Amino acid sequence: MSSHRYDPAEIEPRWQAAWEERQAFRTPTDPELLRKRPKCYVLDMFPYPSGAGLHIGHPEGYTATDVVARARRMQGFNVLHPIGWDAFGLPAERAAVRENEHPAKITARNVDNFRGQIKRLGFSYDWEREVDTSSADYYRWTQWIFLKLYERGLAYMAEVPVNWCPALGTVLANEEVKEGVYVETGDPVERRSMKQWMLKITEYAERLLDDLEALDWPEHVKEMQRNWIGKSQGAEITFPVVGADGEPLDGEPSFTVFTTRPDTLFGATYCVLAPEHELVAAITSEAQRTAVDEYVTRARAKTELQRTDLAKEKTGVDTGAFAINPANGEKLPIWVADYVLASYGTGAIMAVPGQDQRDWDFAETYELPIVRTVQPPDGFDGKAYLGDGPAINSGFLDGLEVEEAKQKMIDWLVQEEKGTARVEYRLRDWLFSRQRYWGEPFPVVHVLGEDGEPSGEIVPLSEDQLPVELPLIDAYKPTEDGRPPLARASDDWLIVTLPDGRRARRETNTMPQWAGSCWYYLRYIDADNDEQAWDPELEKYWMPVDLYIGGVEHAVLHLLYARFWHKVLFDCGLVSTKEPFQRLFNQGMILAHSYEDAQGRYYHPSDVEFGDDGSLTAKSNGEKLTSRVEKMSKSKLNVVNPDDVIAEYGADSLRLFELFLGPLDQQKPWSTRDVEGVYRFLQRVWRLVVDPETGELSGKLTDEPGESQDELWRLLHKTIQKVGDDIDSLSMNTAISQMMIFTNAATSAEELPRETVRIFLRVLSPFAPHIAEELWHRLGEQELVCNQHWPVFDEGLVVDDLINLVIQVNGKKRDMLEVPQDTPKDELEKLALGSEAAMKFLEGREPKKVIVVPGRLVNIVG
RNA sequence: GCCGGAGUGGCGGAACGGUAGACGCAGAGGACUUAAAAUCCUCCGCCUUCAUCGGCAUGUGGGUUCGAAUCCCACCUCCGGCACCA
Repeated sequence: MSSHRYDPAEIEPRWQAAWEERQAFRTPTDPELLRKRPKCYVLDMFPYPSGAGLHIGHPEGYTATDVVARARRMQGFNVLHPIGWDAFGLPAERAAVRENEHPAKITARNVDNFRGQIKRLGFSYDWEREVDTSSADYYRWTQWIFLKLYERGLAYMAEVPVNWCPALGTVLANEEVKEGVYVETGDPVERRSMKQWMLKITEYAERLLDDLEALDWPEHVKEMQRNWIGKSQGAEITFPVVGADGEPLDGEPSFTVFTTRPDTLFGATYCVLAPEHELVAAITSEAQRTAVDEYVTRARAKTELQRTDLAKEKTGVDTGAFAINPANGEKLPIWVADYVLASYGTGAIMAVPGQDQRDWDFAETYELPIVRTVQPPDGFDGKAYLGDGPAINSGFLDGLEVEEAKQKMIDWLVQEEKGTARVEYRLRDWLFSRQRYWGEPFPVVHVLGEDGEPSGEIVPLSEDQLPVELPLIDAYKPTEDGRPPLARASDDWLIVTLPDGRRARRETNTMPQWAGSCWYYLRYIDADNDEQAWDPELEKYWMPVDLYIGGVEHAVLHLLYARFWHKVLFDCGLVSTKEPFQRLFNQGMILAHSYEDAQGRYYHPSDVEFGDDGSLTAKSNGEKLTSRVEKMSKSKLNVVNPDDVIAEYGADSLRLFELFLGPLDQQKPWSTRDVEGVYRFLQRVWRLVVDPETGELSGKLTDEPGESQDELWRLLHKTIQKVGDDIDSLSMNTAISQMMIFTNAATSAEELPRETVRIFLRVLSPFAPHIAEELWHRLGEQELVCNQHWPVFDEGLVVDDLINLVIQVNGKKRDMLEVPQDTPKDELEKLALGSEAAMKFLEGREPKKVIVVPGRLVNIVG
């Protein structure tokens, strides 16, 4: 075997060292240079450094951003392309409990591992700007931002119903809970009332919704955020409560409902209060008291899961009290039912079975009256009718269409002072505290009273007291009496004396993991600044982020939280843009084949025998196997480690294959053996320059100008154009395919001008930077290829002189002629009509019509 | 149930309304080699044919158009999100 073949293991570490030594990817800081050139901020969603290390999905997005960053540098931009670590988080804390080691140590170990893996891929990050959300240098500023929120009244403590996860011993945000379980681990969550920190994200609901409009984000992500914010427009209507006798109750109680269909008020036949509604106890009649109490108690005991899952069958109890329908004065029974949520709207509804399927179901079960107030179309055989139509049975609304009727009813309610227009959001305030150790301590203290107990007064620390560092504690778990781990700290840390001499106790909750990632993109701008979180001038220069790539799993959580903080910072005058991330792109998940036998046991791919007939057998025990494409997971034995791929094929091949697999935004199955294809491509590129027998430059290389090989020269210019365009649209798979086409042509050329190769290596270098550097160097260049200018293509060379003219008869291809690209229309028509191969399909008929598309085809209709 | 997205060879996937299947994997045949690896060349949607010619093909059924994978309507399947939000 020749020793001069393409050997990534030898060249890749060498060039990675060279880049580092020459500081090739340092972000420019010279003010003159910043002023002179345009900027491009290319950002990856930074990883949580888990103990498992990088898997094959991580480098997909990282490679795409790296291609963009490298290309933009070559195109004359100042590029900011940083990386860091979302380093606070539960897994490290759990490992700490298990191994009784400080989570900082575990995290540092994991970060080292991640950094090593990432560096082996040759990404052009500016490592001087690495951030770590768990370092005090960083979280000092997270705490500082919290103080800004607090100053503006956007952070408050409240006794609220929270999602408590017993398995984790902490509360969770709404966004972290789905179908009654924690989305990350599947541990069940229950409702509890606890005093917790909340952030008033609801105050920003409207802006978070409106400002989505101008963002260059995938439509479905915007849609998910819109759904999450869940704006509904409607009305608030007040219903007075009366007893069974129709007389007002003591204190003349009333309640308010929220509805999106005020037009259906005449169709309200009963009302429902949520079991938690404060009025329930007060209005329940003596006769119904036992039943109602029992129902309320049972509803409270249900978990969220039970409430949502089991409640498909609607249940409820009559309170014995009545409400007066403000539209027509009718007496409506008031029920308690848990299909009405305390957490949405006012916790009370007017039930309109005629136009709401849930109310219809409930009315059927309990034999409550049903009145239609919108005329369904002829032939409508459903139950509740939700569509448009003229109002009926609705007094002064009769005949109006839904939209008009809504407006007229609202006008009427306002005039009568019985209600008002109202906008409601599904979005709730953000539950911002966790009972964990490994997170940012809150920069606030609770003042202690004479008795040594908290008086309820909260005092924020001043900026010069930051950071509040995490104390060392004896164990990273809650105290015996259920207080958060930080309550284990000694009084040295826990007890503070305020400037006025009063004593206070530190907050022992910590912030959720989302806190650090809410602003890391700002810290990268000025990562070493220990005077301020970032320099305002630099912020003005670099923001907003021009391209942000990450997984779609953050569509709501991280991206909504970060937008919220950014808007607060904007209102504080601390950032210059309304939105942080101008262009967002979600890479699709990379899936992998898993192999399973009839008993459901999984087998490692290396244990699978692939039969020629497509059969799959386990080598170890001969079991017949079936294959499925699934999310990579340890338990399915289908995780692919990038280190293994690099060891076999090199980082350049891994980078290329990550992108060649298919469109960046789609889910794709990984197949390590297919890496072979891009590896062969790189070997061909290698042989364009290096003679594998001797290690000398290839004998085909000439010093003739590129134009001397006309065909290849044109193909090169097309390649420059195509690759450039594809990088802009993130169509990396077709960019690579174009480079393969070029390489195949260059391989079969008799002579290869050096000029042509030099230009091609520049185009290749963002994708496969190591081999590009090596070959560039071997061609005698001293500079780094990654610092070269991106080549400019010649407009005149990307259009062929001769084109294949397709001749169709009745839309079917019948012949093809080679004609000059600029042949005039009437000439093309004449040529087509002269084609015997085509004309015979007319079978003697006269052409009725001839359509000529210059440069493409002629269609003869006959 | 509601809201998105997607259905193209054995596989991953290409295709401004204009030659469907680029590029790659797998497969078949051949060259080089003592042999293998590597490399190079040829073939590779289905049907028909010795071969051409041809016919059929982009989930299904309609429609618009000179021309539809692409646009419109209905349906089927898969994936994702939300889900008693009044």
